[in-house]
Amino acid sequence: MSATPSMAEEQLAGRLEAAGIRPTRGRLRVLAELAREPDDATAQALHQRLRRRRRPVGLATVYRALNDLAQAGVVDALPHRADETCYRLCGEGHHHHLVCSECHRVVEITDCSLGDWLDRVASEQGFVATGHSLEVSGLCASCRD
Amino acid sequence: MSATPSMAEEQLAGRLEAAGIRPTRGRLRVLAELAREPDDATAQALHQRLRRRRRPVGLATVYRALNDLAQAGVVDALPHRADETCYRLCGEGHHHHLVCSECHRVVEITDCSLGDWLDRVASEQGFVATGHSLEVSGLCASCRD
DNA sequence: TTTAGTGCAAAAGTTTTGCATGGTC
DNA sequence: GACCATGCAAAACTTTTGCACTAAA
Repeated sequence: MSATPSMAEEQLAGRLEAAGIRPTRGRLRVLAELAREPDDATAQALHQRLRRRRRPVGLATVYRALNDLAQAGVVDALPHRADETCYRLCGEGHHHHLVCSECHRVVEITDCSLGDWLDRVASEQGFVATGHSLEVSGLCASCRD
Repeated sequence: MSATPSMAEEQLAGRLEAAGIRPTRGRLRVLAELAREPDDATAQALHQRLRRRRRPVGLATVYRALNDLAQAGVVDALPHRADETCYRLCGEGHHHHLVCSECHRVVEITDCSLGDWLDRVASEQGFVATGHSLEVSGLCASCRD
């Protein structure tokens, strides 16, 4: 199931409980704000938006919430910017991201067929592959002029 | 050609000239230090090591040099840590990294067969894929106990 | 001589931490 | 009451910038 802007609060709370972390006010606000964002957002941006929408959450709490949520797998931490971490509320299964380098729009790639190839390549180097992250950059339909 | 700890200074200078940037003292020192590192290193780490080895380079210069070198494609900027950027002197072609999550050892994967699949997946979303970065985590032979 | 690179210190920015307070089981 | 979460301010840390100085084409 993918995140939608209209995702009900209970669904968000359910996600938190399912992940084993308490659905507190701060975490719910951060998560709800992230659910309004179709793409990704930084901790700083979320903090400012919550402030403007009269649902303020302390900056430290935003960071703590995002760390907790990322650790629990409820949100993804995207490393595509070196200086600040971007977060996104994602579908639940294994997936990758296709990011428009112009407008920053993010689309999930859910059918990943890398497993076999990676196992083979890794074993050639004496490794056992335990995970991988793929980020594809490109141009979306509207930015490709 | 891949980087080796014993890579001669002239080779490093040659790389810089080939990339169209001047082989200055600071850049050469940074690059030489990176050549001694089989895996990856941060700007801060390189700065400290150069200091200890009596080839000091100002911290700002290290950052500037790494930015220039990454832009020119001489080194890779690896985003695998959110808070600080890691750099690595790499082979010249397109490749990916296989990183041991235990000892941090890095191996290059040079045969990337993702192109066709990515083109297809991207076009399904209306995107044109322009690039991608894949990082595989795993356990190397010696860390797999 | 004109341009580009360097060092130092200061500034900017993100993220973490300490601690007192408030909420929740 | 015990415990966890929160807010605020301070601290820590990485990275960038301004500026005077130096080296190089």
